[in-house]
Amino acid sequence: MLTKSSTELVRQQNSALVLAALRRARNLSHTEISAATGLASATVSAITAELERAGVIAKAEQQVQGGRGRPRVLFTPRRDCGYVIVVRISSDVVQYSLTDYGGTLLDRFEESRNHDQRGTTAFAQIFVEALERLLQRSRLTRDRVLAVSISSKGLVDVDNDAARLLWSPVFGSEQLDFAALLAPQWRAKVMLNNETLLVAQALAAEAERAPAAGFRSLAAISLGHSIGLGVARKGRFGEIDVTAPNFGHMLHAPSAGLCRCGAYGCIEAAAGFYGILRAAFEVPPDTIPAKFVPIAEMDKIAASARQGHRMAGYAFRQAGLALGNGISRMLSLYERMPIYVTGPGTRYFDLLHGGLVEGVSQSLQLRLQGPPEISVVLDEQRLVFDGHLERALGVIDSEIATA
Amino acid sequence: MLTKSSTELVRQQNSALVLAALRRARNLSHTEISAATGLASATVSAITAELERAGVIAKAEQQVQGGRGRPRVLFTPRRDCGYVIVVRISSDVVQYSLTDYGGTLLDRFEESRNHDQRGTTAFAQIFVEALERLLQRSRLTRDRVLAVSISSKGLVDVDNDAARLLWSPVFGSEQLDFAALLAPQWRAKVMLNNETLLVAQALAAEAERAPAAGFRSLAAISLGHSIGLGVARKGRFGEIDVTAPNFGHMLHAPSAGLCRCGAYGCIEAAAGFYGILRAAFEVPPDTIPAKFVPIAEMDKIAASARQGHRMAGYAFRQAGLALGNGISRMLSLYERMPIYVTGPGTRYFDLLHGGLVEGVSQSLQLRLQGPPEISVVLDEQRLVFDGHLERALGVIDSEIATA
DNA sequence: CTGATTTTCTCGACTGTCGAGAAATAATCC
DNA sequence: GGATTATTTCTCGACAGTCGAGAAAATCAG
Repeated sequence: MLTKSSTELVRQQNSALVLAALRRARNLSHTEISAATGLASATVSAITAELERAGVIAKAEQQVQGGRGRPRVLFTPRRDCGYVIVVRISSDVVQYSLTDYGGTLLDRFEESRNHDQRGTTAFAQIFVEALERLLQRSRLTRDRVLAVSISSKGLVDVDNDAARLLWSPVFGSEQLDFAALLAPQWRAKVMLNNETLLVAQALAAEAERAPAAGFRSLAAISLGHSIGLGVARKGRFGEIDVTAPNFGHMLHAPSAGLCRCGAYGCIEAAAGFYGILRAAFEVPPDTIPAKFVPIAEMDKIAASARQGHRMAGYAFRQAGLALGNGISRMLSLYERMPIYVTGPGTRYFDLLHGGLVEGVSQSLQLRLQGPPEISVVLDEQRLVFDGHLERALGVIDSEIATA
Repeated sequence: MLTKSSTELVRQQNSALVLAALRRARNLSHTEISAATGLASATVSAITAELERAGVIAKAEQQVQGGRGRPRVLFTPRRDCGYVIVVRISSDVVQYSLTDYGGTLLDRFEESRNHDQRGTTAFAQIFVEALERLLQRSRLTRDRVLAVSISSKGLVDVDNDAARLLWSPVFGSEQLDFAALLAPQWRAKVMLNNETLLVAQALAAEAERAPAAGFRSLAAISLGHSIGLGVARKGRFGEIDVTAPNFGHMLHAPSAGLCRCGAYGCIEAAAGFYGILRAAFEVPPDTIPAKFVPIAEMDKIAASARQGHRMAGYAFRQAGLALGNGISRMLSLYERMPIYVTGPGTRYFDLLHGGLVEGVSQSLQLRLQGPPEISVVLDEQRLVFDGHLERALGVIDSEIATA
């Protein structure tokens, strides 16, 4: 059963509510907060006074004029109340960003990953140094950073307070515990999330904000060297619940061949870039797949497929089929929901589409409820970043409210 | 974001907490309640006084003697505070049970389902009449029944307040809305759940009660004419979250043949009784499957398989493989969790086991974390019934606390 | 009968929300 | 220009809930 409740918890929850509303809208007046949260005016007064005293929010100096009566005073989160570091780890480059509590970007740089220099210990050192550099460039101290939000493709420990990378295309099954790495020096909360999970988070937050009909659930699929899936669903208490199932390495069919994870028949082995390449060139399916396929190479295969080359077209069709079957299976286990496709692989969506539709239309559920809407979403990197901020700032909000 | 909180909500939550603790332990004293819930003694006094005034709990007359100081007074839920009707719909029989608020069985009868008389309207009438009969036999009025909990195999509307059967092996895709059926006459809350979901619920509740290491998640699989799956997972707030994914009709492989749902390649088409029978007798896989396979028939096939008959053994092995692959896929999307196998099909578990293990060991996740524990649980019917009570009484508890 | 012991009950303090009305303040009207 | 009006913010008292401490109750031991 649940845990006991108390009056302090009530205040915590309502403070977090005010804070979230405030950050969503950038600035709100007393009455607007009351309307947005449903709290009584007196309660809003109490909460804003407390937050102001704590230095988390401030009255905006620039007032809105025009009204008739007493002018509204706008509250706004104090940007300098804390900072967030966002780290996006991809196979070829690592991007470090610094934002303030308002979510505006202050600094950003990238470091290309040296491909021969694998190994987590080497990376850990580079990682920590890069964070320090980010601080120095903006003249910040470590304790001003409230959250470090990291993303990578791969499997992440689902435990809430852990930040362990269990398996990733970058480091394989060499595990990496970011929380432990930063624990002694940093007070910041360290978060690690799957990249496509963040895409789903960003899309869900967007859908929530839209005034249209209520958001229920959605899935984001990222196509590239590997295949990622993020599922966002509205929980029982109205909160958005996001997970990153291990979709790319879900079993598709043994015929899909050897996957770089070492298993046979993963979805990725058919629908990942190397899988498509292998099928197009009729390389035996048990060949150890290429570690990295340049996008130019993929473009060439796609071009020849569009010109009618049989095996190239077949390769994309098989990839689409693998994705479609996987989506069908995924929807059997969850419920019908719209699918958003992102990632570099979307440029071949025309070639994948046929197989995808065929693969999806093979289950009871989908025949009962109709096929899911599938749409392409560009700009994956922005979505990942938005997802980072959405999560990190949300966590900071509730931490502030708890304090 | 979440909704606003208030002091009344605090009381509701804590009342529900006390009520749940009280029903779990049958009876508890003031101090025991305080210890179990973590609430202060004074708070327990306030809540128990309120619940006693409302007639929901009472002081047990029979006191425990022996101690030195002031004797404890035991509180206990009042059995006559309300009643629950449990209806288990299976393909050949419908079982109606009446229990009191304490969960003790008061009355039970079964009605065999006439197989030629299909159709939901006819069934709806029989159903309503059976409920009335249950009332008359115990001399109860309709408004004394606080919950009607119904179970069936098949797909159920996930919406919280609905009780619509979307698809079932019994009625096909002819839908049946039990909530609407009883709405005008009954004040009771009408609940409809998938049968295997209730098994998972019961097993999870059992695991929670066990003093051993903390329960996280589990899955229950029911083997029979159709294949059911229930997944129970501990949510973010400590509550048990149960779902009934559409496992039986998840895509396995096209080779599995025609399923009775009309699609090709469902898990059930390979692992359901009719699928096994079809494979054993080498009937073409696109044959419309038998509506009902007598268990004696299955026993015969199993016997010949155990004696070394090739096709019979192959049929069970293929069934195991389909189950194993399905479990592997399911675990890719959730996380590693123990699997409990129930249902009449467990008597062939020895024959299924080989294929099952092979089918399960085909994914990255399972190679990383090791194969899941798979155990057979007998007594499915008792578990279903326990799951019914667990859910129904829980809902009643929170409804009482809300009032 | 008295004291020890254990449990239950009660009281006052504290925290939180809410509604109503007072105070503040700018635009508008005459 | 001064009174009025409209609007927003602030403040006060009422009410609901939890908690800790200590009083009251009830039983047993000697």
